[in-house]
Amino acid sequence: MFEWNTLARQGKARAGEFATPHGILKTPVFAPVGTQATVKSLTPAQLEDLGASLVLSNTYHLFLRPGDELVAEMGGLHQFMQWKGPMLTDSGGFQVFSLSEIRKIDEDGVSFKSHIDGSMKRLSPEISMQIQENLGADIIMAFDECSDPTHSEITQAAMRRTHAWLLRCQKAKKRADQALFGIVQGGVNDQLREESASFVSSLDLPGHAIGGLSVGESKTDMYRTLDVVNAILPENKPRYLMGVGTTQDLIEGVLRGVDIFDCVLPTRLARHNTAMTRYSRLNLQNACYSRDENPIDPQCSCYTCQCFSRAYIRHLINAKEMLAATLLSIHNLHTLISLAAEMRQAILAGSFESYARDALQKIHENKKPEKVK
RNA sequence: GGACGGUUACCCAAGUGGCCAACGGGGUCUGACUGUAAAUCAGAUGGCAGGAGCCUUCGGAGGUUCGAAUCCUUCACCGUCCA
Repeated sequence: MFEWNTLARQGKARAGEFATPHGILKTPVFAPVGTQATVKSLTPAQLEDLGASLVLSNTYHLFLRPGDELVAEMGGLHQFMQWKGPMLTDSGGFQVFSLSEIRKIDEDGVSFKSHIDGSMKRLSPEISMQIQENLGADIIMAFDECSDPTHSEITQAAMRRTHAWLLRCQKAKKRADQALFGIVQGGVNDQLREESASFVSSLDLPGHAIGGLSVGESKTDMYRTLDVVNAILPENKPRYLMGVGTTQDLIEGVLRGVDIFDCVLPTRLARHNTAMTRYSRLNLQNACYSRDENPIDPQCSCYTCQCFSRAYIRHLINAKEMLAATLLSIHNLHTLISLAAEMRQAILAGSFESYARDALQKIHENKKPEKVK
């Protein structure tokens, strides 16, 4: 269990397999995010049709509601939300960052003011492990401190705390059927990243994650940091770049040896009326689509593009119909899931270098889908 | 025929002498979104410039005033009531 096999390699890019109790992850892979035990606006059947393999959920949110013990009583997260494939739960570490207004950090852990009812809640490495064991995902994440990458003193303190917490997570973890991934922090500081990657690599964990990126830093910083970290993380373990989510970042990530991605972007953009296409974005709310008979992308094979026009989707958006969110979520997730699958095929076929170069060039040109009519 | 009340920007609707190009809401348009406090948030919405600049507006016409969406006269239309 939790064996990582590299099937092919091209440059730093890899195609691999990671066995979990709920199936084999074929990488590179993009994972949709289902924070509250649901990928917003989609049913598990729709996710399956999309070819989704790994789905994320969230410790902090499920801890607050409905409660991890309730989920355990209901048979665990897989049974509860009826997702049969591999699952990953985030530890609540990102909420340390995103809910910074209503939390307080100390060496032992973090106290949050619940965003739901204002009551104080406590999260620590041990509590996060306990919650994630109750939830029962295949991959569980170490409780880390994701911090603003631009303040280097804060970043250093956060990184050191993240390391100390990782040791505690490892110690507190009891279930053997869950893989604990450690998280590399260190902001955009190369020395800190090296220190963090070395430390995390030394613990013999089944997989490694890169956190604290795509939180406002420049692309240059992000890609350089990936280079620094992946030069240290061992080749024989999966690498998970947390929270990354644009087509460009997926390609740049795979080029640098990343295997797993997750992001809220496709589903959030979908609810905010924006379609992600291979090389650009389309705001379907724009007036220019009101009489556009084309699908979002005539080249796209997703359900939405097989059936519906831009004009119809724009109508749904303007009428505030929730089907708009569903159709756009299907399309956006398809874009990233199929991109990851194509990259995998290209690596296996030995054509990834030219595939990536061509795709990045078109992204750089912001190439819109070609219309048929 | 008479008595009141009303007519404000795409729609609804505030404003009853200067702080009014005119509150607010809707609609419309545009932008943002990367381990989800996000079916959210921000901006624009008379015209032209596109920094705090100019021009044309508050049913029509005329008038009072230094100054009018706001006061007066008159016309038109709408509503309620009385004949």
